[in-house]
Amino acid sequence: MNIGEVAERSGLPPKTIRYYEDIGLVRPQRSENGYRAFRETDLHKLAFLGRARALGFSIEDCRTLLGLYEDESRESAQVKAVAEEHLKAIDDKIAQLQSMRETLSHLVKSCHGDHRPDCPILSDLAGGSRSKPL
Amino acid sequence: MNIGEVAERSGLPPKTIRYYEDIGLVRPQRSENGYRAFRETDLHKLAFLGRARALGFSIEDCRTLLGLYEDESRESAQVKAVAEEHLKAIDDKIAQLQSMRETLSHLVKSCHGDHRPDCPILSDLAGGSRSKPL
DNA sequence: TCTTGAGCTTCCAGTCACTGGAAGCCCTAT
DNA sequence: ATAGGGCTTCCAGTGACTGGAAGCTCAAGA
Repeated sequence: MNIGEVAERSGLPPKTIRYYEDIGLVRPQRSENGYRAFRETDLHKLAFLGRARALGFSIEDCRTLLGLYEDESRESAQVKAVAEEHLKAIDDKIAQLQSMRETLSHLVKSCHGDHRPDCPILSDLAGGSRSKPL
Repeated sequence: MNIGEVAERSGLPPKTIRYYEDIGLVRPQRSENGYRAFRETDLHKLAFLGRARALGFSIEDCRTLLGLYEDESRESAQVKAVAEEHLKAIDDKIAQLQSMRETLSHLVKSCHGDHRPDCPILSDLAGGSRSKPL
């Protein structure tokens, strides 16, 4: 299989697949013409990576997960630990965004949004009650 | 004011302040010894930037907001438009993270996390929906 | 057979918003 | 005179790609 077919079947762009080879996540063989020659197992790995990335795992987490996947003596606790840590990071990120969202939506609601220059959004950014320009 | 004091009073690291000068967000004067000499207005701008960044606005949004802040003929609608667009981006991001969270938390719950190798998390990553219990 | 065009290759640079570190100048205190 | 801390610049690295240029390979059509 050439990279184009693998890209189509895995859903990953060719550039990304080459990048994954660069950083050692996949090691496709080479044809005599220099083209990458992917086997089914390579495709399988790339699809695995695509799904892990879609769940937000970092590349290093993906490397770990792939290693565990290929390690028949793994313990599921190892996998679960990686996933739980990532889940916590997601929760933290959601909380942070929701806090921003809260503040920002209040500000947006309080701005009349017309032709006049007065704007509580800018007043807030400028330092709370003070609303004079520099 | 030297950069150290500005850093302390604005809450931004000196490195970040220098970076903001590099990209033209602030233009402090210079003392004879080559040190940056910040005025109160520079500090005010930096505090503005710190708050805008804390709400998740991009640097380019910050530049726009700062421009509007200094433009006495601005219309609040312009500010509101920037804020609303950012709010929408935050909402999209939250939705994406919550979707990941949903999938991931199901997977984590379904994994025993013990010494055995069998793991529904890896099964899911390896084959999409094929090996999902329930 | 020649040409075209698609697909493949490598390498370099850019993204975003910093952050770390090195080398070296400036200022104050001891 | 020296030690320290603060300041300066410049270079490189982060994460995970992405775009683009220059050039090789291959299959098909005129």
